[in-house]
Amino acid sequence: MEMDFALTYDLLERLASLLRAEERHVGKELGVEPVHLRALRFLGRANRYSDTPVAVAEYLGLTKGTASQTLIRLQGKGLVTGRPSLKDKRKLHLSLTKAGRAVVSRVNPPRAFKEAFAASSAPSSLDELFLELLTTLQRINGSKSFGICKTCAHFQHRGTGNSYRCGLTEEPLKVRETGLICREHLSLLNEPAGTNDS
Amino acid sequence: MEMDFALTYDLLERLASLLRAEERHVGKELGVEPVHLRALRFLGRANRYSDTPVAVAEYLGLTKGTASQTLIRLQGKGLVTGRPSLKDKRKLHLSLTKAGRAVVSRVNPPRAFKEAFAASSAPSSLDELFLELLTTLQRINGSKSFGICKTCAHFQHRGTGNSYRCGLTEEPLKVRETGLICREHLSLLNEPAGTNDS
DNA sequence: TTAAAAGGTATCGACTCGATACCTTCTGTT
DNA sequence: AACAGAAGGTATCGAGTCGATACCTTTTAA
Repeated sequence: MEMDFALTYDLLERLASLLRAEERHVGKELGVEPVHLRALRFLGRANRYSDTPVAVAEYLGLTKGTASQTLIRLQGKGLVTGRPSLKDKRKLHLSLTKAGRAVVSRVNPPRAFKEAFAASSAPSSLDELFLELLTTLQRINGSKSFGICKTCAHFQHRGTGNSYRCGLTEEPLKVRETGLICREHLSLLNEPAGTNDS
Repeated sequence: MEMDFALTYDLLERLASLLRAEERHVGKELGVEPVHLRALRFLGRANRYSDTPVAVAEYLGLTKGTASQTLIRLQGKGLVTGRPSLKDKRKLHLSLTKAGRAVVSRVNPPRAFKEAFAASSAPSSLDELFLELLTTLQRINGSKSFGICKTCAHFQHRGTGNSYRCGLTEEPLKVRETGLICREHLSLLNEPAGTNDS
């Protein structure tokens, strides 16, 4: 059967983008960079063969030079400590300090993701799960949905032909425009709550 | 039912990490940064209300200053052109140049993801699908699996008690160590092909 | 008409990241 | 046993991201 992996990839990418933003946001509060969080998370779960700079580099897809640099900074921040291996004098075994573990536990698992996951009903497909996660995460983050024009609450289809328009700007839309991403996109599914405030 | 969202989150994070690495790798070949690829991808699909620096910033989760900076660099590289809006003199409408479109089409959709998706069989659960995608992507990228110790081909369970050891290092393993990540991890599932080359 | 909001740019400093070069220590051949 | 090469780490450099801040101009709202 024909796979619509392009759609899945889009969702995955957007999800990754939100996770990145979340990392950045949480990291800023704690005064650390996104890559610091990823490294700390890894070190908290690495066994004794894998708690070294090269392993961090491999796991995060970085060169060993970059990883070394970042880890030195983490040691400077007091989040990580290193002690030389006794068996192999080249190796450095890294472990989280108390402060490091505190950072990890504040970040892991991420609050927003947990909520999003809890809010999602039982999804029957990957795309459905991604879409639900995405929508909930966006709502929590207060970020816009950036959906496709023709799936928007403002989208209007006039007559029987290809006559479309945007109800927000009151402008007509060309056919190919209806498949593009819009920053004013309003989901049909998630905001049906109406205007019933107090 | 109890959701094991922690596992799902782990898989998702690892997947995001691989996508990041892929972006970096492909970007290097083309001489652009990862964020450049994401911006180009967005601009290639943004409608006329969304082809501006602020929209890029919102979509990518950046400040408008950062986005502006990056977009200026993209203009300098000849991948993007901007023209001031006629209706609103503040706005700048961005579009991809021919070179920009060429970059996007070389990157989108990513080869590795496509292959991984095609290779995955019919999975019975979402986690299983994630795991398959992950494993295939790792194999394609030549990256290690970084699985958990007790799921490794080298893992050995001796006797009836909690007596475990690693068949690679011939060392005994404590119980809590068997749940940690190992860089020497060898998947039981994906490498059963044996030595039938030629 | 006037204040506030919105879109953009410029500049600064901290940091990532790859590349390169250079250590030391371990491993595997002869 | 000797020695070349592999492997683990660090240092340094330059390009680039990124947020923060400040500062424009133009549009919108009061």
